[in-house]
Amino acid sequence: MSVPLYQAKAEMFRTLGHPVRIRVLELLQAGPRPVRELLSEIDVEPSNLSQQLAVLRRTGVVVSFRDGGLVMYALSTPDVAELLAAGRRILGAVLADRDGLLAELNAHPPAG
Amino acid sequence: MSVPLYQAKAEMFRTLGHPVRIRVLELLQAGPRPVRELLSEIDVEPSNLSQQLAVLRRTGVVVSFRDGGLVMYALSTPDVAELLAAGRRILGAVLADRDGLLAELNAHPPAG
DNA sequence: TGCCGAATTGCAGAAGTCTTCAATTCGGGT
DNA sequence: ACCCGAATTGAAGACTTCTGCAATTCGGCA
Repeated sequence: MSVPLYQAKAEMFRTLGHPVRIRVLELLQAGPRPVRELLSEIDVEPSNLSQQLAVLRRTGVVVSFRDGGLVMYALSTPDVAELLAAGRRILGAVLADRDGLLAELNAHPPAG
Repeated sequence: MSVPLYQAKAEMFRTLGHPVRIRVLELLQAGPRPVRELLSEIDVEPSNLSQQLAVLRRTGVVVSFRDGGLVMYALSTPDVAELLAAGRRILGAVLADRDGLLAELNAHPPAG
């Protein structure tokens, strides 16, 4: 497998590695939304949101188009929703492992 | 949904956002491997690989244990493989869209 | 044309990440 | 105890990303 392909994969994941960008993608799972609405649901400066949307656009995970006076954003492919779902599962598994380990530690004091 | 949870999700994706870390995870899909072997397959300094492995460990996507004189690494959950697969699909979709658009542009010159 | 809200861009300082070096830890074998 | 290879850690400099401000673009509408 070629080196640039690893670069592309890494870039794709790095694109998702930001709280605002994650929130945007989760909101877009329910369908296209105008910037205005994203702004009202995510506590962030307009210029900052624009920057983050630009990052998502550059990588191609979202697309934008105009609808009347508003700019709309949408997921470029439903696969993105799957990626987020897989991420949630891993997070769940990791946290469960941690809690499980913590619980086990508590159940068996130092001498155990 | 709480703000720290978005932080955790973002951190989880950011963890994958590095070519060396992606390669490590892909190699680990086939089963646990010693650091030594990862080193021989990824062209990177030992200390650098260690740093990247530490990042993966911190987030909990991999675990490590000792086997004889070697340190082994393994995926902490098979869900990680699914995440990588979803990433591949999106990358495919995005690149196909780009190529498709490019092809269409070439098929319909300026006047079209 | 001129105005208004919507959205983006440019920029600069702060904050974080990456890479490599040298130094260190850790077990295993003798 | 000593040495050796395996792996990790610490730290510094180069580089990238993030954030908020001000300035700008863009479309729609009077």
